[in-house]
Amino acid sequence: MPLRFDILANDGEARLGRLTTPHGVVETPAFMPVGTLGAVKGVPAADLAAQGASIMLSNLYHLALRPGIDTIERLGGLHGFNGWPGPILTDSGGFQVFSLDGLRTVDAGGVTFRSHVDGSPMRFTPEGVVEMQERMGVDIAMVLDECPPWPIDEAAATRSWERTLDWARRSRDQSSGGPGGLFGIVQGSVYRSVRERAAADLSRLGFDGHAIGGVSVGEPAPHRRAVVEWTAPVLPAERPRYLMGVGYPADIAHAVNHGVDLFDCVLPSRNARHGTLFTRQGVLKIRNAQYREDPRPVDPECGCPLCARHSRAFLHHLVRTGEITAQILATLHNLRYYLDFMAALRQAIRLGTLADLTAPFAGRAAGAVHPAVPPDDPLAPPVAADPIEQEIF
RNA sequence: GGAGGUGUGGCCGAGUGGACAAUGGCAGCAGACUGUAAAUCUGCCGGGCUUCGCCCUACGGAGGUUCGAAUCCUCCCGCCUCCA
Repeated sequence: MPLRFDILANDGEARLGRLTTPHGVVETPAFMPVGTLGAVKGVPAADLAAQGASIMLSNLYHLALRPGIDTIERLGGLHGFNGWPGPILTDSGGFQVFSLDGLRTVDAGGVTFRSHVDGSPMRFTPEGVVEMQERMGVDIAMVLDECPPWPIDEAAATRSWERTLDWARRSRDQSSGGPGGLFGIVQGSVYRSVRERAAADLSRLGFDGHAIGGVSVGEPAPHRRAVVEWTAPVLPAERPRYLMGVGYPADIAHAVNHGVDLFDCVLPSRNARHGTLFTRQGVLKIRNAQYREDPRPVDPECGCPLCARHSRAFLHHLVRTGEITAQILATLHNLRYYLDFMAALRQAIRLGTLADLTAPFAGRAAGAVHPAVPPDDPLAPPVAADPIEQEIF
């Protein structure tokens, strides 16, 4: 077993874990900033670490198109290429390929599609995807899965799962047993029986970790949460569980409460570039006129480079004028917010106070598409000093 | 002084008798964003109302032609270019 996963504490279904990878240790629950092309947009690797990230995510699909796996391999693997010394998880590209509507065809062997870059024909197979990720030397590789759109009927979701399961077996068999780990992915759309069966099927294959995929594809929030509640308990408790593509802090809190350990999402980084900042007082849209002369920091309790020395008014100005620094500072802030939030969750699990921390989120419940924390909400994740954090980097 | 040109909603700029409260762009006011083809996309953007519609005020100013004018005519005002 190339990846070691130790569970240090439990609080209800939630776990405090330590995932040991070839490039370092990840304290879980953890959030993985998304650096699709090898870098989190606007954020140098050193700054990513400074915000408290212990692991980042990248994407095989994009890297295979440009610059190509051969190039990355020649430049020292993904770590040598992008300069990030810590653990890296790469997504297989299943999510991307299946969003290329009209540009792809799926058969039992794999997916044939056209590159979104130059239209050239490409083909991904379960075996090829595992091999390419291993060649990049990533710490965690993801299997190629079929990510069904929403809505889809149960029969189609079942057929889709059977294909993904077959691919998962082939991926596992292809895996070289090298230093990195391989995660399988549960699908099954919003159908309980399919999800439960999928989780059980996948659990028998001996993956290093298990992901819940196929959520956040347009389904209503209650479905998304239900999928987590059905699936997580069926996945092996001794292996890390990863909820792919999720999400808002409220959704993460919910999933942590149901035993999920890993998360990734473009929201903090993309929203930052688009001017939406996450704060302990709620969501703040820095473009809004009300911040034009607001001298306060975005979040007075935040220690990021933005909040440490700049006002809302300054960031507002940088955003309005299209200054690239606005995007960088906002991204650093949102990532710090997410990473602080994860640290607070870990601390709460250790102390057995997770319910207190996440109750306000739960109250916002399933229907709450918007995670905004009301201005005087006590939920503001307490940013306690976290001794475990010191060990990460 | 003479000749020619030009004046459109906060700005730039289309429009030369009816389909015009007037294309576009910018600025402005909001919204969206969930395993990133996103420094992107969407809505609003003269005023008022009982807002899938109606009323008022509007294309430098005044007057006129016409069933009807941002569009045509007259005069006036401003600006630009060239010649003196």
